[in-house]
Order: sequence, then structure tokens, then C-alpha cells
Amino acid sequence: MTPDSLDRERWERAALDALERGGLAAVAVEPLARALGVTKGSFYWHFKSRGELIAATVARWERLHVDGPLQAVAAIEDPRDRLMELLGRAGAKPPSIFIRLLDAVDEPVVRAAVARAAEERVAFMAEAFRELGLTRARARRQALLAYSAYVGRAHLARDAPQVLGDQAALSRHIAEQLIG
Amino acid sequence: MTPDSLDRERWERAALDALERGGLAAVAVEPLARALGVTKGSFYWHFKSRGELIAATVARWERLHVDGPLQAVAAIEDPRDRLMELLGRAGAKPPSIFIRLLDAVDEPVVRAAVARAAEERVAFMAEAFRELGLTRARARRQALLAYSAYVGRAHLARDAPQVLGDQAALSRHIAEQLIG
DNA sequence: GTGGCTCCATACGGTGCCGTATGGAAGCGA
DNA sequence: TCGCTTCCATACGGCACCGTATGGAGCCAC
Repeated sequence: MTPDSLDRERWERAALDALERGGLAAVAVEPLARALGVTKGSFYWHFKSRGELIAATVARWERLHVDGPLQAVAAIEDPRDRLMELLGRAGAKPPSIFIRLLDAVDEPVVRAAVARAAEERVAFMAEAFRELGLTRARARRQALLAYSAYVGRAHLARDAPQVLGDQAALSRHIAEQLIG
Repeated sequence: MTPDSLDRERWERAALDALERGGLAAVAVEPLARALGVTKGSFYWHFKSRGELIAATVARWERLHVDGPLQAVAAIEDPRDRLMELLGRAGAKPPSIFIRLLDAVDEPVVRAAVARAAEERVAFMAEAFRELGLTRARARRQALLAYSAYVGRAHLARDAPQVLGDQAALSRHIAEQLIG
């Protein structure tokens, strides 16, 4: 068996799905075991505790949904297109796992990951705004504004979608206002 | 004894405090009873169930932190000052109870209140933008952008304050960008 | 001062989760 | 074939919470 067993992977994937659908409370040993059709005996073979699963799940999210997309978007030449691509995601495919993690920042590992993601994303956007000619300080502030709008819109998309209305029109409006 | 007993009020106030500090999970019968130095016997005299307390707590928040401030700010003549006042709160006094409620939208009463608050606030800001000369549709979109930024910034203030940096400078930047 | 009302304490059963202990089935190498 | 490792099932104790049942202390009316 490989060092990182494939069945441990199975638990981690199920945990990320459960996080998206039911929040961190759903990343729980016995509910997941039921969903997977096994018992806790399996879980405690692969993991030391529930905390270890949570840490693994958060790390998995960070790889797949923070670092991955950021590296992919970095390949885009035009800083304007780069920003569009990032901000557009909030409307097209709302980052539901991310919002679930925001709901669970009382867990220290979650808070740390959320804070890292915020810093990485803001720094990334600030660099793009700098390439568009803004001063260093101004680019940072504009990135903070843009990221705040991103996070807030993701929340509204989940918690009050009927308030949001036409997503495409709003996306254009935001791009026009924040990117220009 | 008055129809709305003063001791029921005491439970509700404690519940709102607990919500702010520990999230909706802290709005629980036995922990609150311990904090108040009484037993569950008291609680189940004043309330039918935990759900009833949650509903009362959410309603209390809506009165004190949504409708109240909105009516107060409505007295401001200049629409620009009105918007400043609303958006400034996210930096000066982060709406921590509100964020806690966003964390708990799985509870139907919470989701309903959060959605109502969003619609009221967006409508209120849209009206202000309209007074500033924007068309109806454009004012609505600008209000959605501003409210998204408000919500997102409130989140960052709690979850990644070190990323946010100088609050006053950011407040000025946001006012300049979104209100003009 | 007695009956009734208000308010709360005590005590109990139930639920859903965490973590541990232990045994057993299946596969694999010698 | 036999022993060892891997992986999981079973069974248990513990904890934190919800809700109910019941009794009792204080107070007020009359």
C-alpha cells in the first residue's frame, strides 16, 4: 500500500463534499462513516482524530481551490483579464466551500487557512492593479476593496440570492467600477 | 407581572451576548442557564423550546441592529453623508453579531432575517444613490456592490484583520471609489 | 391562613457525537 | 501452511446538549 493510502483519500474527498453541503459540523466521523457505508473502525485506522481529518480537509481545499486557481490565472498576460477572471467566479460559480469555511473560523486551523487565502488573493490582485499603473499603496487598497466585494457577493449568493438579481449585469457593473 | 416578563427579557439579552461571542451554538439552554446562575427549569418556564429563544434573539437583533440604525440614518439629509455613515460602520465598529448570523444561515429563521436585512439595506442604499443622480437600475447595482463590499469587509475584519491594515485609509478609499 | 399562581430547582430519559479496545477477515510473504 | 500486516466491525464508556416531569418556595387575594 502506498504511504498515502487510497482509502484515506476516500475519507478526505467525502469530508470536503460534506463540508460543502453541511458545513464543518458535517465533517464528523460517524455521519461520514454512515455516508461511506463503513464504520468508525475504518476512520480511526486512517486518522488519529477528527481534528486530523479537519486539518486534511482544509489543506485539501487550500490546494484545490486557492493555490491551484491562483497559479492557473497567473498565466493570463493582461492584468485586466486576470482580475476579471478572479472576480467573475463569485457570480458564475459561487465559492460555496469557502463560505462554509468562513462560517467555521472558530476552528483555529480554519481561521489560519482563511487568513492565508485572504493575504494571497489580496496580494495577487494588488500586483495586477500595480501593473495597471496604480501606486503600491493604492493598488493594495483597491485589491482590498475588490476582494471584500468578492467575499460579500459570495455571501449574498448563498444567503440572499433573490436580492442579487441579474448576475451577469452585476458582474459587468463591478468590473466597470473596480477595474475600469 | 407584565405580559412580557422582565426575566424573559433577561434570557434574551444573555442570548444575544452569547450569539456575539460564541455563535448560534452558544445560544443553548444549558450553557446560558449556567451563565445566568439558574437552571433549565427557569428557561422552560419562559420559553417553549430553544427554537423559540433563537427566534426571539434573531428578532431582537433585527430591531436593534437593522431597523433601528436604518431609521436613524434616514434622518441624514445629504445622501452622500448617509452612505458614508452606513459604509463607515464596517471599519469603525465591525458588525460582529451580523457575521455570526451569516455563519448560521442553516437555521431557517436566521436565513430569513439575513435575507430581509440584505434587501432592506440594499434598497436603502439604492435610494441614496438614486438621489445622487444614478438611474434606477444603476443605483441598484451600485448598492449591491457597496453592500457586498460592506459584508466582505466585515468578514475580513473578523477573520483576517492583519490583511486589512489601516482601516481609516481604507474607509476613505472605499468612499472615494464607491460614492465619489 | 389557605388556596392558587408564579417562578425556578431537581431529576430523569433520550440523542448524537467522540474516542478506545478488541477481535476478526482477507491478503501476502516465507 | 502459517504467521504477519492491513483494514475494518463491534461494542463500550463518556460528554454535552434537549426536553419533560415533578415538587417546592414565595407571594398575593380573599
